Amino acid sequence: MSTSKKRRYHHGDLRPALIAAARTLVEESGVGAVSLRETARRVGVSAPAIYRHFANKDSLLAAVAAEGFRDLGAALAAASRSERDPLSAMGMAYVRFALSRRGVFRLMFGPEMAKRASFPELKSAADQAFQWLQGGVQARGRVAQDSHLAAIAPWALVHGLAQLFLDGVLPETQAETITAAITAPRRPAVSDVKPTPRRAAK
Amino acid sequence: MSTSKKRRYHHGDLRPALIAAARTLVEESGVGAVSLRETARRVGVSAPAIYRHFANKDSLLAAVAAEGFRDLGAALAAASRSERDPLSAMGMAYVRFALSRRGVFRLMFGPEMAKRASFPELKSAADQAFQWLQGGVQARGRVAQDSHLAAIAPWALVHGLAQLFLDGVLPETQAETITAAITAPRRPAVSDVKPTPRRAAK
DNA sequence: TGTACATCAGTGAACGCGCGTTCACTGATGTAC
DNA sequence: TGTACATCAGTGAACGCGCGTTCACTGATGTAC
Repeated sequence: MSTSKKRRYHHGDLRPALIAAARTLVEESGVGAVSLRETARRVGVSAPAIYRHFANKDSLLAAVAAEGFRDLGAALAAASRSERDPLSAMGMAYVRFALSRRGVFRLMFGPEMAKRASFPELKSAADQAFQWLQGGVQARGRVAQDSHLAAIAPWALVHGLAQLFLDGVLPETQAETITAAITAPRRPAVSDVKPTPRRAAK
Repeated sequence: MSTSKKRRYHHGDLRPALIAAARTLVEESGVGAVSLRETARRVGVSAPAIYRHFANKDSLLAAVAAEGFRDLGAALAAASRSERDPLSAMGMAYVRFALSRRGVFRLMFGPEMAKRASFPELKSAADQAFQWLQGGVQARGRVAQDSHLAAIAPWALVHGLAQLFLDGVLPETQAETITAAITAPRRPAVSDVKPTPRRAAK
């Protein structure tokens, strides 16, 4: 109990606590709603304390985004071990991640992180996530000479789907059904979308 | 010359001038940088004057986004008259639009417009743009029973591409090449991406 | 085991800022007679 | 052609707000002897 409730002058685990609080804020009300003061408030610490652990607001946000990419990578990795068809499992995992972590997903790909390159931790987490997708493309068996290029189409496809659901342009209630149909192993030509396999709500 | 330089008490064309100024701000520095005060400043008018023409900030932004959707629709319409292959021409037009109107594109699909439904003008402009894509799918000749569903895959594909270029995840310098390869008429299976048809820079 | 002291992780007050929006107002416009 | 007046599109000042960041500081921790 020594590390629990009582307010201590030294928090002891402030950095991860700040990241968690910022993540929660992002999920609750979007990146725009994140402020250092509110983040600090939630952790029960003064705002300037943040500067012991982060250079500024951007670098706190970058840490949140990097965590997101690591989680996305992990979800894709898990899906890649699917026995059926890794690539479509990964597509589904991708869309699910976006919908269950809306704010973070937007942050990860949003303009705030446009200077992605200036946060190495962020850059490498993102690259790693993409590696898994590439692996999925190869697993599907038809390997092009340039597997990097070959992986772009499926990536763009699931990324676009995720965004359109997220934006409320496509109906989120049908996310699972539509994603399943579109990422199906025998990649349907535009025309021959098969009778959609029903999927009970989880 | 009666309507030109001299500062008049009645602007005479304030509404469109405000939309244009807001659009410029969005393009220059993103949605986050738009403020009513700065918008008014640029037009040479006091901030409260805006309230003669817009209920609040959100509805000004919605007007900018709606204009964006109309422009996107027009670009798709033009592409749909392409003789070669309307659908890939539209894909290219879509990506080009996103890259040449970065800020507005983000606004159009961003969380600010999540309540898309509450701005009818916005909603209908967006729907109209989608109609053109659907038309392109049909033009490609393989018409599914459900042409709405059939149009989702190509839409998601080009939307995803656009986003990934925009976000700096894919190299924007290769946007034209990659998009051309991926939207090619004989929709390539993941594997058989053909030697990319070179396209001279416009 | 006890003490001195350097280091580190916090604090509270303050900075200067720009924001969206409301208010009571004023100047310009156009219409009725 | 001229005047009275309603309507409309602007204005300037003010509201209350929360923000990121800096500053000089203090309390806790851990190490050397």
